[in-house]
Amino acid sequence: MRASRFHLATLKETPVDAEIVSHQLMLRAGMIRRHAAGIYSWLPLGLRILRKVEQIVREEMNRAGALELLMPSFQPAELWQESGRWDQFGPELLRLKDRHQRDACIGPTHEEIITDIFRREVNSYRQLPLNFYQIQTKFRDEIRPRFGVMRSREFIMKDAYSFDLDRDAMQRSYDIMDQAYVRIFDRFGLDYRAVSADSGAIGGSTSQEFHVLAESGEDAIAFSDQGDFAANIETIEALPQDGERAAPDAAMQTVDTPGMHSIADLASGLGVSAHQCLKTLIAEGADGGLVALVLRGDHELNALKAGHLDGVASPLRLAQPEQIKKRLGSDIGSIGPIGIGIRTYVDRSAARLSDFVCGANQNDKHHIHANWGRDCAEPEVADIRSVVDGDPSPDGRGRLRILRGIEVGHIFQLGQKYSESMQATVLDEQGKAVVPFMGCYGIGVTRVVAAAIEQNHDEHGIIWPEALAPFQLAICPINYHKSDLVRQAADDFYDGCIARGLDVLLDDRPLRPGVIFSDMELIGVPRRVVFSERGLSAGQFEYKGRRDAAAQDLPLDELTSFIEKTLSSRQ
RNA sequence: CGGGGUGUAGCGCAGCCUGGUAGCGCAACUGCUUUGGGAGCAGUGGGUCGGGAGUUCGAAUCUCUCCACCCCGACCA
Repeated sequence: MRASRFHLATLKETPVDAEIVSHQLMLRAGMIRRHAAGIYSWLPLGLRILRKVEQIVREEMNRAGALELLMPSFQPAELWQESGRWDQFGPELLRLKDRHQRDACIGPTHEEIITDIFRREVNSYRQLPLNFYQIQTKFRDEIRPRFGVMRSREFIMKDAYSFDLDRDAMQRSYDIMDQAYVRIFDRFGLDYRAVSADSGAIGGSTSQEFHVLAESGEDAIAFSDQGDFAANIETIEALPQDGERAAPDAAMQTVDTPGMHSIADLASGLGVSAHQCLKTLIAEGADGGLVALVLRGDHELNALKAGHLDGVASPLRLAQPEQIKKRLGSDIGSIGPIGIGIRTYVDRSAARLSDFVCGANQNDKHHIHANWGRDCAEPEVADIRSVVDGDPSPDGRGRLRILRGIEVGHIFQLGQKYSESMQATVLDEQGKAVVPFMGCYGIGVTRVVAAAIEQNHDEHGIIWPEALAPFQLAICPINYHKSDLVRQAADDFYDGCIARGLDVLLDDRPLRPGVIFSDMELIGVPRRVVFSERGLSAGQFEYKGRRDAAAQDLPLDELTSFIEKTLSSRQ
């Protein structure tokens, strides 16, 4: 590709609305452009990268025996009514009516459609196992789209669906996908982790997420520093501590704590440490009432675990301050478990405290030296906190370390949820109709592109991993438009690269070298070759890898062999 | 949906308080010079000032209203 004929649309200034690096760089490099909240076009440069991602996914899915098909975005409401999700899905499902007033939606996912295909196409156990996949546009009407294509409303996803006769066979299909995902993420060249996860709204049991590691990741994931344990932090059990609760050593007192509303205020105001204080959160109950959730001051509530408790609204919703004031008579910041008068769950770590500090359920008052079993009843204990760095690993091996990740893939065992509700069956060996077991497997294709940038960039721009780079090599002639010598050398080399099937970008624009270098670095081409009059007359060319600190001058007669070597030795 | 904010040239912004010829930088276009790290000079084009209504002799500016977008929160892949 010649840059003069490619739509290189780089921006010098950072668009003010872009919050995170990947979004800023994708706009600056001219990969994407926004039309509305969460709605983007992919310009030619961005599409090249998207296609690389898709191609790797496609090759590995095919290798794993999955079959590509393509399903519609526009989906009739009947199928969603059959599965029950027409009512279950919230406003995230974009619903519309066609000219005949028939209800429909723009697909946020495709379980209904694939199950409809399956029940019409497949009749016999002999046709199983089966795995269909597509790479297609999804639409989810997010409450708040943000971070560019990281959380957009319209996005591209690879979704695959497996069908098996029984649970064991489903497990085998799932394992095959697990392996395929490992190959896919290895080939992307990204630093990633597979972790066990919650299956969320899609349903099903066993599930695993694939996260690209990045500081800016929205998810926290934890690993054992000794064993193989790895999981999304929201699913991890915080193990009970060994040993007994210490005996009380003083009588409870009530003290004035004016203006101390946060745990930090309280700890510094009373001269105690945060872990000696109780944090009491109020959630909405399943029956419309309120439930108290008590944690140690230095711990965070795990909303997923708390939402599973008996009597707590699921998904978890924290109560509004007015609601709390009305029911409990005091403001957030002075609430505590003693005499609270609503159902109360106490986290394991909080239940082990003695002589703790807690709100007195009167504004600006707290208890000190409070103790379970003496100043109030023994607590109802539950595991409701998020694990923290250094907690013991739930598999009993080592301690947990916590990293941040961007979820780019998720594989689930769905079981019979959809096949059952939509009455998809096949005949088994005995001629009996059986309900097949399904799995579903997603990769956020557009999100992979953004995640790759989050993980690989510097102050000059994007640094593409080899497999995703829009071009393998940038040819940067200096004064291409002025110097016959330079133009000749650049053209010859470019033609040779094209003939060898390399994907190269020749920057033949009549620009100053600084502009060319900056653009090539911004768009993240992994390596560049520079031709100049000075170098050519000395029989040299210049080479620099995108991550190299400095360029090197090399003999011209080694040009082809050198490039071949760097292309094949790269990782 | 709740809270906060912003809409002026492709991008980044000033002007608004105190009503009176719509400006600056970058980008684009033309010419000359320059040419190994986002050049210089000269010139040119580009605006429903988010939309509508109102007040006024006169509205980017004041008032009302609608819309869009951004940030924080709950939600989610």
